[in-house]
Amino acid sequence: MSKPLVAPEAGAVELETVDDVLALVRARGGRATSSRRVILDVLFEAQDHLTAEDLTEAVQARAPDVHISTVYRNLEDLQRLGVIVHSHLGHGPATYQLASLAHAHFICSTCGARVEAPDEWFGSLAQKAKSQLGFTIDPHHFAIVGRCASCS
Amino acid sequence: MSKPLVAPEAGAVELETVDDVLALVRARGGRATSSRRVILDVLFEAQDHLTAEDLTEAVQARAPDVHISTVYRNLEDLQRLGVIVHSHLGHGPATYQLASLAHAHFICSTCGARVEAPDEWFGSLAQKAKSQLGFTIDPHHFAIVGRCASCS
DNA sequence: GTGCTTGCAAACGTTTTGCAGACTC
DNA sequence: GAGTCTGCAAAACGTTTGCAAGCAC
Repeated sequence: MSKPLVAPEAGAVELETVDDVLALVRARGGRATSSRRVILDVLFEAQDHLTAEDLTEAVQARAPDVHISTVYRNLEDLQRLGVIVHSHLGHGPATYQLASLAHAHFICSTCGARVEAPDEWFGSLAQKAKSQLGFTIDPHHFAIVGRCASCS
Repeated sequence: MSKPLVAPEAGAVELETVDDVLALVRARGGRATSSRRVILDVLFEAQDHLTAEDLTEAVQARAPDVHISTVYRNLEDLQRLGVIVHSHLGHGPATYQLASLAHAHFICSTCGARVEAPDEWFGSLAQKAKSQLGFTIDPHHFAIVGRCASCS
């Protein structure tokens, strides 16, 4: 795993299974509900980013009564625990994924193509921001917009 | 003026006054309406980024009947002409400004502080994106999130 | 039993759209 | 006069919130 540009949130480490997360939830006074478990199952299984709606759809395939507002509330809680992060890849809805899988993105403003951007490419920018502004960047949150090869 | 990382849209050059823009609008088959003129007046006078709501408020101080939907429609048209750009600096509304004044931003996820980011700092990232992915970045559109000096 | 969590419905903030009338050229 | 643009109202979109019932501990 590459060295993170930003230190992970306390609690983000060593959460490799749904049960690990539920244990953390309980340690913080939360409950291990079945909705929570299904939402986590889907998040752990997904290899791609999921919007709240994608996630709700996948969750409802297994537990039809889980409402999208429950999904949003869980996503917020899980972010607060440092388990997941959300990012904005374009003008649509936010996308969510496990914090350990977070990475930066380029998106083409013409065709919408998304490309993963290696964290190392941000080293020089991160260093300048740090030394000259004291600013620690997290390049994952918003995508970098531009024009892809075929749209240039 | 610094060398842009991205070539300006056709038509974005040499538009230094409201009348220049209105001439361009007319050249493209559009009309030089009074709403359009007031909206442009405000955009040219503003030194900061403006949200659609800010802009509407400023416009209505001079022309009270201009509706926010007219503002949005004009903002869209002016973007299509390359006169202005919008950017997303956080989770709130988009902000608009003249294309010639566009720049990148760092915003602190804790306190919301905004700092302007010099385009040169993106040189190495732009180069890697270009040489390895053929991707031409425009670092202005989405802010780079992080933690400012006092919130670190 | 306490109190966290849920489903539902309704609100929210931002942006877009349909329409009939008004204006620019 | 042709066709663009406007004001208004309403809808769309993603997300959040209030509430009363339900569940985990």
